[in-house]
Amino acid sequence: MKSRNGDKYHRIIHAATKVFAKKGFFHAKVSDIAKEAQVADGTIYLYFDNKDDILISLFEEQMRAVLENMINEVSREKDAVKKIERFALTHLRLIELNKNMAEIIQVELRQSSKFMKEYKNEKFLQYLNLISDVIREGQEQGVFRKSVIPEIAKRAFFGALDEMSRFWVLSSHKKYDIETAAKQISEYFLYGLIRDPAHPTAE
Amino acid sequence: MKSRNGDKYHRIIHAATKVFAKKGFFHAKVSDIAKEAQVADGTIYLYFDNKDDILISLFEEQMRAVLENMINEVSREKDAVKKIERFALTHLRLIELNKNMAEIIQVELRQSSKFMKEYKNEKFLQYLNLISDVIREGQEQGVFRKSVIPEIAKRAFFGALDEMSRFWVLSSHKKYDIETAAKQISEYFLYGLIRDPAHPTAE
Amino acid sequence: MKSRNGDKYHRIIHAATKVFAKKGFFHAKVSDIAKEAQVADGTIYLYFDNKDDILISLFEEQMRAVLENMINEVSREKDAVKKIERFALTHLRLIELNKNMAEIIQVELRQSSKFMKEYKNEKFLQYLNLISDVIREGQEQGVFRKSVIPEIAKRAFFGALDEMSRFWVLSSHKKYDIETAAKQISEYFLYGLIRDPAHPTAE
Amino acid sequence: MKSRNGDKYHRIIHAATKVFAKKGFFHAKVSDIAKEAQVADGTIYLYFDNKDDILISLFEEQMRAVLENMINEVSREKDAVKKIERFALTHLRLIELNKNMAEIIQVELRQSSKFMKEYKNEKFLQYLNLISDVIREGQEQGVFRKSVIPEIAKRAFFGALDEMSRFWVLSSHKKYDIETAAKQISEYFLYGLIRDPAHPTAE
DNA sequence: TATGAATGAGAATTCATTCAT
DNA sequence: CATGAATGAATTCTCATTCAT
Repeated sequence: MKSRNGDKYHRIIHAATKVFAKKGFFHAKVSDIAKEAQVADGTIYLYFDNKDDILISLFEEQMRAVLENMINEVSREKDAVKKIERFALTHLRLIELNKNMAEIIQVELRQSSKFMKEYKNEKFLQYLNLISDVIREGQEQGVFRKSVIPEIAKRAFFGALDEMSRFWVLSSHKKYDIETAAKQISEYFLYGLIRDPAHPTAE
Repeated sequence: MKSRNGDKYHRIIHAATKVFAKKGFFHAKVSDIAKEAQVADGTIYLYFDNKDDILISLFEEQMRAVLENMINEVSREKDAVKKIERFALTHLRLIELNKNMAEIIQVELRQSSKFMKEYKNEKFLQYLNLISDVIREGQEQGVFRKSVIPEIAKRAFFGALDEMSRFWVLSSHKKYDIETAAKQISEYFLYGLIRDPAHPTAE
Repeated sequence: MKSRNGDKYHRIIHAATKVFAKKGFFHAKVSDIAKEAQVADGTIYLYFDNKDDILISLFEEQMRAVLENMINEVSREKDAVKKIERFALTHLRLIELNKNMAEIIQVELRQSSKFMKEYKNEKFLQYLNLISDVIREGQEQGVFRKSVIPEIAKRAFFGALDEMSRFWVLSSHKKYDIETAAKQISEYFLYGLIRDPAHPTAE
Repeated sequence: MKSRNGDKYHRIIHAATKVFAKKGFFHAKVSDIAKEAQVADGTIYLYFDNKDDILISLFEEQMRAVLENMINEVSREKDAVKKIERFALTHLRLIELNKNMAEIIQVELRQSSKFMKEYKNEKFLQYLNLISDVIREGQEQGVFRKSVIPEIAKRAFFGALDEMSRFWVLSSHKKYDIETAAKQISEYFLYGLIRDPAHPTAE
């Protein structure tokens, strides 16, 4: 990414978000983005090195905001259990709020070695680590089982939310509202599926 | 897809799996696949309609086998709890067994509206429904909480496994073995994270 | 350069010679060459790596023939003096015969570091060395002055011929015929400009 | 060319000389020249019509000075023989003095019909004619052979010097110094290569 | 069936030039 | 006069697909 003063930078980012979400990264033409942003094709290259750079910048830009917001939200709760619930709700609300962005992250950033292998996704890892931090916190507080491996649990929890939101993003009709989905998913993780207060879990 | 007798069809599918996993669908050239399969470029088009068709066929072919196998595995258990555990273990073992395939499913099929929106992924839905079936079964047996919404839970559970396997596929070193990961993930779903037998879950 | 079987390779070389001579390398479009050669644009790239490669291949191809021919011609003469005359005549005749090629060599290959600095022009150096070899030969036979430095003289002689042919190639009307020009130039080098009653030049 | 008062004009010419020599005309960007001259891109267009005009102006500017200087130098000698020697020496010294300029003339002005065909190179022709004038003078004085055709000889002599300087400009190490080269080349033209005891060349 | 040379539509990127400030 | 952000025309090269053999 080259320069970012002026509103052109954000106009292009915004246009790209729209176009990538609609056509996918590979089928999106740089000229589509230019048209959407109402700038000349060449102008794109004053703000970005190349097409890849647009996607990466767009992602970084968004993750910065998302991460900051999530840190904020989670820190408002003291209780580890509440934090988990807050995470789920915030995550899904965000998806709801910014479908295009969500679709791109869901779909494009998963894709092609280019982005998942070569591109070191720092911010995403930090996002995931918010979860494992909470879990560890809960374990220290004696609320969560010690046998839980935070590094696995963070992925499981994120994956559950993520798959749910993929379903949302990609299907047009939503059977369940966000609150329901968020509540369900955090409940699964917190209390499990089993209806037995005296369940046989060994610690 | 046109014809599939002869071993050429499978040779091409196999070659494509390798090439797609390595380069990604978009960066993979039809001629790469042809070379890998040791057939002429044109020969590909005797067995497949176009490049997209190779990916779809490859996916269908694989999902058929995977689904069949999973049905088998799950049906070997009577207990809903055991079935969930079996699902997790089988799913992750499969990933382990066929990394290339897993990577393609993880990465390429998520990609581009082309495949997730327009391509009706029947087999995948059936695969997901194996989970909701088990959950409903468990609810009827009185083992699982009635408040669980199977349609949400199936996605949450699958998402958890899927994210775990993405991690596996895309990172080179594995900290945890399959059995551990499968056990952890099914435990989260079955018993939750909370360490309190007398937990306040309202049904 | 990739492959050269079939006549397409030479058809493209020939077309490129025409187009480069007319428009110059930089102003020539690959599609111009394709049209001239009556092949598709993409076909060019089955035979050449890129536009530069066309120019280089064209040059190598030609120099090979030219060098071979000159070696032949020069070796037909025993006398160093005659050899010099033969060189001049052969060189200018060649230019006359293949104007387009000559113009490209004159103009394009002189150009841009790309070709004069990075491209090691082996064949051209061998061509020049034919001259210094003859001069050394003449010196050993006692015909040429020992004070002549063959490495300078070869360039001077070639430069003289080259400038003459540049004039020919680039101007449309020729005042002097080849034989005259060749004779003049070799005379300058052999006998000098000075009118010396004692030397065998007929006035 | 538009305006030329102020030092900007010459700053740009100077910068262009540097940039063209380094990258070649086609690979040189107008913005490179602007940066080198420490002016804005747009400023270039206050002094020059377009990129071509920079090259042409640069050439004219230089040729004016070179021609003037050469007229001066040559006129200092009375003897036609001395004049030829003086021309060679002055020419090569100039090249040495201004390598960048020389490289551009050598390389860029030879290039592309654009400049050698369409651009009427008045000054260059005048430069060449200095040589033929001297030759005619020598012939009238009875020093040079009458059979020499001045129009051919001028090109031959210039070509010899030019090829020598090309070699200098494009190769990094110089085996021979200017004085040697100039002396050699004028000797070839004045006395020829042939060792004739009857002519006044000391061996 | 199988081949692979040929096709040509398509897209990213560059950069000379303009013009509002 | 000077600026430099913006423009958009222009061009190379790629690669899925075809089809004559």
